[in-house]
Amino acid sequence: MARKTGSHSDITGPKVRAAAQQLIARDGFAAVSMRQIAREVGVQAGALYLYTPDKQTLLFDLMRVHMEELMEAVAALDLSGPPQDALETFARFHITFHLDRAEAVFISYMELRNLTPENFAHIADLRLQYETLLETILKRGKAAGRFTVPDTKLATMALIAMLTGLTTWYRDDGRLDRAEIERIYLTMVRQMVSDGATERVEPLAVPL
Amino acid sequence: MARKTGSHSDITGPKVRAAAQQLIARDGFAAVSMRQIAREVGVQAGALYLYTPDKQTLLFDLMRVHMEELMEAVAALDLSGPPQDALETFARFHITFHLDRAEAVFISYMELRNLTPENFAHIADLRLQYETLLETILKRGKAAGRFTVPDTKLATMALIAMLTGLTTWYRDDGRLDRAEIERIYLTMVRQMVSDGATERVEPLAVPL
DNA sequence: GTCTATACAGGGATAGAC
DNA sequence: GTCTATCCCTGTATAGAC
Repeated sequence: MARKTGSHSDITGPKVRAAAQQLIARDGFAAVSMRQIAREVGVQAGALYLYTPDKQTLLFDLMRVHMEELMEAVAALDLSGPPQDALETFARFHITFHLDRAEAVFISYMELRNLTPENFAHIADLRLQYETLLETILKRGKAAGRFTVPDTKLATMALIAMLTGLTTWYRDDGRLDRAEIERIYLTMVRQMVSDGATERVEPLAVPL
Repeated sequence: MARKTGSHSDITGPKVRAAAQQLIARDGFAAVSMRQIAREVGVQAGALYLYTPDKQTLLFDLMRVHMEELMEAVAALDLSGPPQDALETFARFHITFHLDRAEAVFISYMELRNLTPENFAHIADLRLQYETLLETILKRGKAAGRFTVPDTKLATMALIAMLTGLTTWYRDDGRLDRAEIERIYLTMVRQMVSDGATERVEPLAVPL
């Protein structure tokens, strides 16, 4: 068999992460062995340790990179406009970003418990930052009397669960295409916060 | 050490399932070993095979029993009234039932991929039956002009994701107690379907 | 019904040759 | 940079004593 010579760390490294992401998303971190990942990449198991200090770091890096890309992408959005616009921008972004990265999303939600406490804390912190962006929009809309949200924190969790849940059942060959799903979800999002466009009565008086 | 004598299968069997549920909810099916479960129960690993033919069946039984209890409990509800009432009854039930069974819920959502195809099909079928109950309520409300729901199937998935998501962050010692959370979520649920009580305009014309 | 003992496969990770 | 070989542990599951 022809065996590769020379340096390939700049190629093999990404291949290792890609294979790990695919396998972990499908079978779960604990169920995937380093030998499987190596087989997928086309190297021996021992060679993986040239690209990652251990299996835990491999998982952490996948989740960290995913969250960093998420934060970078969301930071590029303009969320400074009216809260209704910001909410729509955020929701559209969330749907698109997550549907485009089904594997990474799945891992980031399912494998949190397989992180060491330190690594978990880091990912949880990034996630909280992301959620806070949405909550800030809701707070602005509530303060402006445009949204009727009993509790902005709970609404944040509810909206993210609802939007992210999409990734668990969406299929490319499903009944509705992405544009339709996006439109329908946006309608539900707006209704859930009783977007001011619906001309509702006074917000409920609920303690923060 | 005093060693138990006589028959204990009626006691040890449930203890095995309880230990398995606790450990699998915490660490994941693939990460939990039969040795761990046995240690928790207080028997040797080999003894577990008196109560389950194998590890897969242990997982499947946990999920099957959970889903069967869910279907039995939901069947006892009266969902025949006005759709607004039925939706409220269903949502309250879903929240309470799921918060009371955090471990079983977590397992039923996280470990689907660790089921054999046959076992998966069985659980998926039960879940679809449950979801259909909610969708039926939404269809009734839409037909009666009480709910503004662009798509009942998507609204079903969105509502279930939102309500079930609660279990991932709810803590007994959190900021809000269960009654408050339930009330807030019900408000959001009603708003999301634009419950007719809000006196809205015509439903959007959207293809089924 | 539970035990000890064990079979056998596979796990993560490392050492040292090439 | 990748290989083979290997260490040592743990996995599921079974056999047979008590």
